[in-house]
Amino acid sequence: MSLPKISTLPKRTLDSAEPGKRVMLKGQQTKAAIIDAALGLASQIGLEGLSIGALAEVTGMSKSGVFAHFGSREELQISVIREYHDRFESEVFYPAMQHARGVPRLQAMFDNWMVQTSNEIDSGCIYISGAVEFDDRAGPVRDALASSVTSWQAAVRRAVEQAQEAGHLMREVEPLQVAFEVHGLILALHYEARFLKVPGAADRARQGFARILERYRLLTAVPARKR
Amino acid sequence: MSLPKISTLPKRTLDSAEPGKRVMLKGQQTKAAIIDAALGLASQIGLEGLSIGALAEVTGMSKSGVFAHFGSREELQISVIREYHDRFESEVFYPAMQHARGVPRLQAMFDNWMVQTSNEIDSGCIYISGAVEFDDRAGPVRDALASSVTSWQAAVRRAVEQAQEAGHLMREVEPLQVAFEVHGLILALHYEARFLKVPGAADRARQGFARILERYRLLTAVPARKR
DNA sequence: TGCAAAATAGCACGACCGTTCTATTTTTAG
DNA sequence: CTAAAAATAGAACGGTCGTGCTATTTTGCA
Repeated sequence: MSLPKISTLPKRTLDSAEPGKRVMLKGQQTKAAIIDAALGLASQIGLEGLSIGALAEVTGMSKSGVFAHFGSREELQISVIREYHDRFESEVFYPAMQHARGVPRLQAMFDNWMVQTSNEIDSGCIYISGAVEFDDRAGPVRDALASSVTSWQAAVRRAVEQAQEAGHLMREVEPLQVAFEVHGLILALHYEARFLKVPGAADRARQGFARILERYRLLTAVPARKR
Repeated sequence: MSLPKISTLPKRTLDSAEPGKRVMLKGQQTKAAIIDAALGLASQIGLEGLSIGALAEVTGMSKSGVFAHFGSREELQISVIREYHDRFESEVFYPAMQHARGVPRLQAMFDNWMVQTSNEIDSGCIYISGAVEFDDRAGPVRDALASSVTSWQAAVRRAVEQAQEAGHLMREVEPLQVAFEVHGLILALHYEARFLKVPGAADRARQGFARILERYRLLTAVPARKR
């Protein structure tokens, strides 16, 4: 519990039990299964394209059966965002926290993010598709998306700051500037690989990150590597 | 006509007259007005969200009256993409061609692109929203979008190559790598300014581009500037 | 085992969608 | 000015959508 969380999303509903619990009510099992299917569906066709009818067909349930678990389409979308947030946290954020503060941790965050994004070349990413779907639409769905993305962005900024404090990166650069440029690499990877289907985009993103590091790195106090 | 065109999109329909012509049939005038309204609408809510009913209301026409001009929703979407392509060409590409080959032209292309994208913080950009809407959906709409984007990307790559030939940029870097990183800056600007609404994103993109130039610039043979 | 509660199904509703068909109006050209 | 052609309107269609209402089935607990 002392582990830093990316952020706290708007408070969860009390009825959502811990997935680890052996004792899980039937309704919550199926709800989890629905959310899982919904995340897969939303990744491909977007949060807006996500329809309860299609979701019912995939899960083998009736429309009203699916609907009853959420009460509204918006609540379903928010549940999907929360699920993605949790997975992103456990796949990208927490593993990187195992690495030492500074450039190693920053590098690990980027590497994990790259793995995640590379997988999403096929499946799609709701942080990216959701951004264009809700960029001029106010409401709780947009808020959940934005707060989730912002929390991850803040984590990247913190990692850069720590790299500066550790003497790995120069202090002249604004941490948010680094976060911005890294974000751009990920977005370009997603755009060019998933939409344009050009090959080698992953290498371009990796190369871009390496260039950012090499540009801002402090050469002093860098432990010698065997080469 | 000797000016390089970004690309040739799939051939235009023969019935679309030159906008400059004084003699313009009534039908083509209204068609142009419809496309103009459709581009505005699609920029905000996306090409997929673009509905004929909403378009009819905006233009003060009947649904079937609007529909008759295109024959299908797909054709309407493609018309919108072509319109955006032409505008992008005349706002971003052609003006930059007025600048000398090499870094000046590359800089002009980026500057114009930044102006365009900054305007689209409010209105939205169909190159970006369209990418996530059609990234896993084959068909003529996707093809029109992709070929239009690809042609601009190729223009950026050409500008980088010319900058290398002119001795402005080092030859060690792949031109497509530069184009990739610049694309990332634009995408991050659009994401953070339009969706997250964080301030200062335009400056971050400009700073990122400056850093790319400074990293790859050849210091030899650069004409002295008064400072 | 029985009973309350939760979960799910079935059905219908109004709204909007793209598209088609037919009638009417407007424009163009001889 | 007139007749052909083009442009536009109006109504209707089948489809999908989210949602509400009412049964019916399934679950969990005393």
